[in-house]
Amino acid sequence: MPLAHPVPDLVSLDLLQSVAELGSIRRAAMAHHVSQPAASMRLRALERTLGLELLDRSSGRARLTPAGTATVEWGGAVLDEVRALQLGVAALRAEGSTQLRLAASMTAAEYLVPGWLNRLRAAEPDLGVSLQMGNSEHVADVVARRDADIGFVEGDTVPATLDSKVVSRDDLVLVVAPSHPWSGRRGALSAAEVAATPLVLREPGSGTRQVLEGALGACGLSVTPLVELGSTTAIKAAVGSGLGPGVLSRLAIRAEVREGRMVIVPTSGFSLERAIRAVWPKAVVLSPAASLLLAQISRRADGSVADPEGPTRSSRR
Amino acid sequence: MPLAHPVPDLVSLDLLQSVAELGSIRRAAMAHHVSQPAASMRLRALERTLGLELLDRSSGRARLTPAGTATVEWGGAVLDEVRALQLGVAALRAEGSTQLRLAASMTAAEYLVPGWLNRLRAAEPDLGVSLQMGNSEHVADVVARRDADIGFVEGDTVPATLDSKVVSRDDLVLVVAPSHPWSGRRGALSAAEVAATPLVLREPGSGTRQVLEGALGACGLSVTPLVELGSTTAIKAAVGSGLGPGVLSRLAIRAEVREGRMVIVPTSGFSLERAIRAVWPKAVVLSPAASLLLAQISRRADGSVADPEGPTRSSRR
DNA sequence: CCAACGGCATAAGCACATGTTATAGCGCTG
DNA sequence: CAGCGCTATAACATGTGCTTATGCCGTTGG
Repeated sequence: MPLAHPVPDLVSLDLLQSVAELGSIRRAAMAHHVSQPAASMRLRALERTLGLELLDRSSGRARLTPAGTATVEWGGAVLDEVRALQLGVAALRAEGSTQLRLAASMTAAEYLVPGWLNRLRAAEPDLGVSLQMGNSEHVADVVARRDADIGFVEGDTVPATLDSKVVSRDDLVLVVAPSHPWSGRRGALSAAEVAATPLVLREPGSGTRQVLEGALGACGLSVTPLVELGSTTAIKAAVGSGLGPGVLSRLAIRAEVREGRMVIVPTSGFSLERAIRAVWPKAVVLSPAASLLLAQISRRADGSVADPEGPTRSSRR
Repeated sequence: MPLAHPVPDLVSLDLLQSVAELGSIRRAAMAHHVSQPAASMRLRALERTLGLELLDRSSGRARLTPAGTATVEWGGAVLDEVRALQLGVAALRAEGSTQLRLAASMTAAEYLVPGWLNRLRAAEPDLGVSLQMGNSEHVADVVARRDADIGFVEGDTVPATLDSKVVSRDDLVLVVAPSHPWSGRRGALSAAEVAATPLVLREPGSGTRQVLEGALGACGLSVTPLVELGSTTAIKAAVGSGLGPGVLSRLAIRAEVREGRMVIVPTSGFSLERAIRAVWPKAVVLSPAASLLLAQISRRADGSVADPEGPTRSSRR
């Protein structure tokens, strides 16, 4: 569903951020290479679209109001995601002649790589990165041919010519809208119940559909499609609008679940978990940039970063 | 520091989202109440600014390219944060006559409330919400006067006239830039080492400064300011640029740490942790909306939502 | 107490981005 | 092969946003 109006402007949010950092509209304007009146008008326009007084100009120097500091923080979260998008896009666009060449499966590329690049950029701001996307076989192939320095694939089968290391995990989960009766359900669903329920699914032949069919098939069951859609986003929309339960990668619904727009229904009796692995050619030293990236990704596992998002605790797998 | 160019446009990202959901540019245009050519041109402009081919129009119907699906997902994360901002702003702007009146301390309002509202809106889309911000005493006062249905405060001291429940936790942490020598440090810093180090701090008298001084004071030590800045954002900028170690609320640096732009340096020997509590008048039944919100916040603690962000595990407190 | 300075707002002019309607081309489908 | 649905292009109107120039105000230092 489309964004509600009015939509704030990214450039203005970014400008407000600079005002907060630098303490004056003038300096913020300089940092953004625009004239001071332009910055002033932009900020006034932002205040108008949000309907809030963000800045107190009464004392010569512009100071943030309480609403302004809140907006700075909320806007900061938006801008962080924009930066991740920009890094991902830049990596996708990069043609050869860069220093770190990545290859990643769709899931890893979409949900994990931008965050990794964000962290990598903190340590090596000027490192050029390129990213190639494809299915797991394609990634393994690209890495084996030395067309990428390091790759990221889903699944536990790795060609014998490649070294690998598990860097993350992903699994398919059953999700429903918060209004769905199952959203308050206590016990886990059995494989038979899942098979008997019409589900919002990807089309036959897609990776996630195959994994689901395989897991149910191992129990002698098969899936019952309610509708079949061609994209993860379409499934999110259908499930979110209450059409029915859907099956999606846990990574794909991270934000929706965190913010309560979807609810994961626990299941039992079958597992749809797969590892996400870094892969690189065996008997070849990793390039310095690739080994730095791998080290950064692995260091995250040391538990030093607590999840500050409310009292949520990660389930231990 | 300002956003890098080129900056994608939120409306275009939102439009692309609709194309992914609805399967055609035409329908996306209708969903956004603009003409089809306008949508077509917007998407072309987005492709130009990102330097990527997002849509394959060769087959009559527009279909997403691999780069397009990646952009849809990255853009979805951006739009999720925008929605949180909009909810927070709407709640700040709301004047009386709404159905749920919140009051929250700055930290809770900035970092937690928008996410809660996002979840609440999934269950009650038409609920009006207002939000009042202030320090903890002010929040307790507003709630006691029945000017808010429920409040959120930091700290463990709650007036006797109020009921309370811990809904989250926050603590101050020592952070450095990834380039700082301490970022790779193994052991924890002692209170004496922290006291001996010049730090980037808030000004004397601010809440976070007082907490830090209190904790060190209990060990017979005092802080050594390197610079004193007037806002959390200014401290983030100073620490991020490598000026020196800083002390900030863990909630405030969530995104920075997750993406590796800052590193938390472990400390030991003193604690800067405080609970974040919901508070409401004792001997008064919570309004239905308030109790729903409280239930949703509390339900998050049941562990059903695993953190899918890489192999990170939450530390258990 | 006054002068100088830094910072913000307003005004006028201009370029360009973005929207609209009308129309043509193209790929499916029956 | 004809019709339909989808998209691109064209031509035009309009408003947004930037720039430079200038005035006002609050702060600061002698």
